[in-house]
Amino acid sequence: MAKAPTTRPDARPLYEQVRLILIERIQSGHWPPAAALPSEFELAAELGVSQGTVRKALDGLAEAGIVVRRQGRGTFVVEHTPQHVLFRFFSIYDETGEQVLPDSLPASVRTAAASAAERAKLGLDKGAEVIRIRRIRTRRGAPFIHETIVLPAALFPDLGKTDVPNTLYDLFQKVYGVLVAHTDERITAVAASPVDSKALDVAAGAPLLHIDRVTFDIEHRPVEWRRSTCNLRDAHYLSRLR
Amino acid sequence: MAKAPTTRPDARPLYEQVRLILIERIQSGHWPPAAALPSEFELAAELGVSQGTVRKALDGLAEAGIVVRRQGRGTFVVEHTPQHVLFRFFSIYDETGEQVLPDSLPASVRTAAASAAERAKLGLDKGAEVIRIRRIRTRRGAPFIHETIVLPAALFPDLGKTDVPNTLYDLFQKVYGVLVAHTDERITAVAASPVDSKALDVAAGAPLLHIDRVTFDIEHRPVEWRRSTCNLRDAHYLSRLR
DNA sequence: AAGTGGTCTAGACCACATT
DNA sequence: ATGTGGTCTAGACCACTTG
Repeated sequence: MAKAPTTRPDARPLYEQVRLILIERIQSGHWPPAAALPSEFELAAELGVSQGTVRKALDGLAEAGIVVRRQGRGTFVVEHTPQHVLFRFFSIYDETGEQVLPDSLPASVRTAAASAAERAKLGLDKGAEVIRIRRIRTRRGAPFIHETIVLPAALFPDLGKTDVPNTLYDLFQKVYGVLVAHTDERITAVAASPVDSKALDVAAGAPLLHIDRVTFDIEHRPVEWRRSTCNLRDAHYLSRLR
Repeated sequence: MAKAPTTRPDARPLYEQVRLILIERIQSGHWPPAAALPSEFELAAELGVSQGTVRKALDGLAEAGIVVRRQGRGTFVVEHTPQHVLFRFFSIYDETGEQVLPDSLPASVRTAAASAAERAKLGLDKGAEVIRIRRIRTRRGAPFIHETIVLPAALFPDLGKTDVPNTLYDLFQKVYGVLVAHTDERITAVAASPVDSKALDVAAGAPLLHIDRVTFDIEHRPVEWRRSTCNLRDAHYLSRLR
């Protein structure tokens, strides 16, 4: 991590290079979920930069939700517990402003060759396989969301050999080393199809919220395509814009 | 801006105090839209803090979208041009990923005593007046969004004496000194009511996206309540979660 | 008491834009 | 050439947590 010479400076600032090194170590499992990173001074000494530069890199990782910093204790890799994942990546709230915490019914899991649409969404090559998961999520015992999840089979070998948990992203992180960092959701209103009607116990033609989500890992690779159809009833999707 | 004594430190860090001072000056019109702020060193000297502390405060304002920084030029108060406002606070995109840029038909504007719901959403006292705006927005010439906008009359005197523009927030900033900083949107799917059906030229019962939005200014005061009903057709609402 | 992150300072140099 | 923000360093002290 030598300083860039004056005549030919590195294209990227130092703290950015430090950030990439740290991401690489977290992604590779060198520091597993919930592990404490070395202190700012230790990292600075090891990488040959100042403590302030390491701090700027760590602040960036904290803002991206990859790491959490606790004064007096240290810096830790985020642990995707079910609670944390729901809190962070689930945007449905009830009338009182409380977040809705759905349960999950047993899912069906199938592996197949990726369709053209699936390859496009997930950036896969021709011939790649995907895992398709279908399940119904409930709220207060009633069907609430009906969703199809598509995963690149190469990233998640043997998924489906055990039961599919309610929250997938903690499984992704702890078993497969895939750390979810952000998602894009495309939201529309749809009329309940016969299939929706049956799955969600709602009249055909009733208005439902449809969420088409692609999820990305820490290195901006797409790792999941999820389509959810929701019978919101008295709940709503919350979006905060700054 | 004296440094805090050791025995009784200020509750807020210095850069936070600087941030509040700068927000106050922007909000008061001391630095109007698009104005250049003094340089970091000038502000530091004036406020009696180091340049690094001013920088941290300015970085915070930039992240909050209150200020934009341009290397080599300076730091400027954001200017809410129609383009900027649409880009920042309008989340509907078409199938190609392009942002939808709606037009606005002539609006109806009425002033009345605030209802209980309006007082609750806008944090108004009993007896306060509101301005209610109803309008239809179009896309490619076809009705697209049907919306009701409620504003505290005290904040926007004489609004409606002239035509209501397509994008309101630049008017808010330039005429009324109200700088919009963020919004919360509650999104649901609804069946088209007879009113929706007529306004949006769509079959009764068709699924529509309903957005219930409260908008806040720089100091977190609610300044607008807007309910929009959208016939998305081939478009979608985009939400990015980090 | 020791170790961590959080704040604050002072100063150097770089990259960029304008004059 | 000058002035701006952007990066980087070195060091001090504070606030918080744990032993």
